[in-house]
Amino acid sequence: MQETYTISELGKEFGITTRAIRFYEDKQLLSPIRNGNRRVYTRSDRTRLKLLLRGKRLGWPLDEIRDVLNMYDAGHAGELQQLEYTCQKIALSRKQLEQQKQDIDASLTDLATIEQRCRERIRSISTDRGENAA
Amino acid sequence: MQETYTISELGKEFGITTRAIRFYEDKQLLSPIRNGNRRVYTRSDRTRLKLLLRGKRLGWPLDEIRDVLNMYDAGHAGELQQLEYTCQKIALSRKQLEQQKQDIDASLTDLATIEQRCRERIRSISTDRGENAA
DNA sequence: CAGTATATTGACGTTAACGTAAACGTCAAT
DNA sequence: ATTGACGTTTACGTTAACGTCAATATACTG
Repeated sequence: MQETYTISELGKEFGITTRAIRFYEDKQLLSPIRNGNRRVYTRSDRTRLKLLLRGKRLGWPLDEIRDVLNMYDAGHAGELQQLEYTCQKIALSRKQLEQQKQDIDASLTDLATIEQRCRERIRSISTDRGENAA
Repeated sequence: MQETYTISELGKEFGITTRAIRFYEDKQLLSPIRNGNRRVYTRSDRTRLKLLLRGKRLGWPLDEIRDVLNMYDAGHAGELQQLEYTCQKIALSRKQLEQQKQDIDASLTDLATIEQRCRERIRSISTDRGENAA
C-alpha cells in the first residue's frame, strides 16, 4: 500500500479518467493536497474516491454522494445541531438503501421467472428438433 | 382495478409528469394504444411503467431499462438464438444487481458506524452540559 | 538539450432525461 | 358560444456528468 497516489494512478486503479477525478474535485467530492500544482492523493482521498464510486454504482447523483461522504467526517466533530442533522440524513439514506434493496430483490425474482421461461422454451425447441438423437 | 388509464391518471398514481410518460414512449419504453390520437394505457402498460420506475430507483439508464422490459416479452416467444441471447442478458443484469446489493450492504454497515459515532458524540455533549439535571 | 511523459487549467462539446412553453384540438358544462 | 379541463405535437431550454481538445508547465531520459 502506497502512502500517496498520482491522479493517473487512481484513474487506472479504478478504471476512470483523470478528467472524471478532476471533475469530482470541482464538485467538492475530493480535495487532494498539492505538490507545487500537482495533485497528491492520500489514502484517505483514495478511500473517498472508492466510496464515491460505490455511490455511483447505486445510481446516486454526485450531490448526494458528496453529502454522504461528508457524513463520514461530520460523525467525528461538530456541534450538537450538526450532529443531529447528520443523524437525520443518515436515516434518510438508510431508507433509500432499504428501498433499493427491495427493488433489487423484486428484480431478481422477476429475472428468475423470465429465465426459467426462457430455458423451458429453449429446451422445448431443442427437443422438438430431435437434438438428442446422436 | 381499471381496465385502462389515461396519461394523467398514471402520472398522478406514480407521481410523475405526463411529459415524462410521453418521453418514455418516445424512447420506446411504452407503446400505448390510441383512441383517436389520445393515448390509452392498458394494465400491461401500467405494469411496464411500474417496472420502469423500479429500474429508475436503481439508477439504471432508460436504455437498459428498456432492454430489461423487453426481456419480459422475449421470454415468451422468439427463436432459439433470441432466447439464448436473452438468457445471457439476464445473467448480466443479475450480476449487476448482486453488485448493487453488496454495495448497499456495505453502505448500510458504514452508515451504522457513523450513526453510532454520532449518537455517542451527542450523548457526551448533552451530559457534559448536565441536561439530566431536572 | 531535445524528446517524451505526465501534469495543469480553460473552454467548448455531448448525452441523458426530462422541463417548459407555444399553439392547437376536443369535449362537456355553463 | 365560451370557458375549462384534458389531450396532442413541436421545439427549444436545462442540468448532470463527464469527453475532448488546446495551450502550457514540469520532469525525467537518453
